[in-house]
Amino acid sequence: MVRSKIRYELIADERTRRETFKKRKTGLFKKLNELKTLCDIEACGIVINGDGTQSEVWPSQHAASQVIQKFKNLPSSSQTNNMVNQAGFLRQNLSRLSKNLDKETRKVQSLERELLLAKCLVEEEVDVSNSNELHEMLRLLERKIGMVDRRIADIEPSSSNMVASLKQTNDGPLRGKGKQPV
Amino acid sequence: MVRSKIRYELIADERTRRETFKKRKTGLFKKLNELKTLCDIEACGIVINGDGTQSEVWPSQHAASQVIQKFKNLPSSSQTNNMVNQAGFLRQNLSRLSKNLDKETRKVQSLERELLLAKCLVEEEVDVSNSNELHEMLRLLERKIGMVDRRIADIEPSSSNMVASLKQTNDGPLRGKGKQPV
DNA sequence: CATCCTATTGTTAGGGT
DNA sequence: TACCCTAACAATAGGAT
Repeated sequence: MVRSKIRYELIADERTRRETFKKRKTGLFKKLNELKTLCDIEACGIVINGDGTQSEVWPSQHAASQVIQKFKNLPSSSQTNNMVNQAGFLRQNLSRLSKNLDKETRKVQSLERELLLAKCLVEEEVDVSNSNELHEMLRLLERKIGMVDRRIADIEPSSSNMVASLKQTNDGPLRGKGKQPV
Repeated sequence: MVRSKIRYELIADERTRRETFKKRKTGLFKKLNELKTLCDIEACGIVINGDGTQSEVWPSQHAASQVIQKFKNLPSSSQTNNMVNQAGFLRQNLSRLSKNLDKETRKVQSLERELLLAKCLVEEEVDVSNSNELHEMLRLLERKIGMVDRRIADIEPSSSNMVASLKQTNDGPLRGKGKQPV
């Protein structure tokens, strides 16, 4: 097997860890170098491992010191306004994850609703206690009715409107994604 | 079109440059973060653009200062031994490129030889002035004869060795990569 | 200007030498 | 130990919204 996904945690095996460190350190400095050239910026990076045997500074200790000094000399407003500290980085990450979670949650809810609706149509005695959920299911049902109606209209224009008598709030294009109507 | 390769040089368009800077800065800090976790090291990074409006330090200015101090306090031997300054980085890069160039050059030479040999077989009056080159072509020819011989042997074991009478130095497996023999 | 999308390029984990 | 190799994974350029 080649290249599995690795977990975001300390690499247990020391050999592997050292190898990974070396590879990724190289990759990191390469990216620093590219960033500098592509975007015409000054930058430096320092990494220190436990015993200092693999520690490195880029592009050089002296240059790094100068960059640091320069950063310190920036007006404090631009420092504090644009600074990414680790907390900020993690927060940013968290926000992204939470957004994705929301999206996925919405997908799941929608699927659950669809499933529940299907159950209602084949079984008896399915009870939906949450009234809000009931409302959502109703809307889903209306959309489906609308779709069916439009299908009928496509086939036989004269006999439209026969089915969709509940409401006509649904106006989106709803380009059929080939999903089977219930 | 989506995503072309970009040249390793200053991005001319300012808009694009700023976008790229932002994207890559994020990617860079992400990698720093991963390196820290995966390999249990201390690290910091600082980037400064011209007007300071997009400057950032990771993981925080204070932490960065500490990392820098720590690096300065390392025994000077491990500093100088392991330090990657920009020159070193470029030299490393150059060595890699030169190695790749060698490889490609060898490929090209081999293809040229193959072409020349093919020419010899269909045209007359192809003159090869370089005697070393001639020698290489002879070896190539021998290998090809060997291949043909082996093919014949595969088909009709009794009549092998008929053709390959020059030499039998060629012993490599030469797993057929489906290339057409001349 | 920020965010999403995705084809494409770039990085690298695991093996091998 | 320090490289090389390559499929699998990750970053991202350019476009759309």
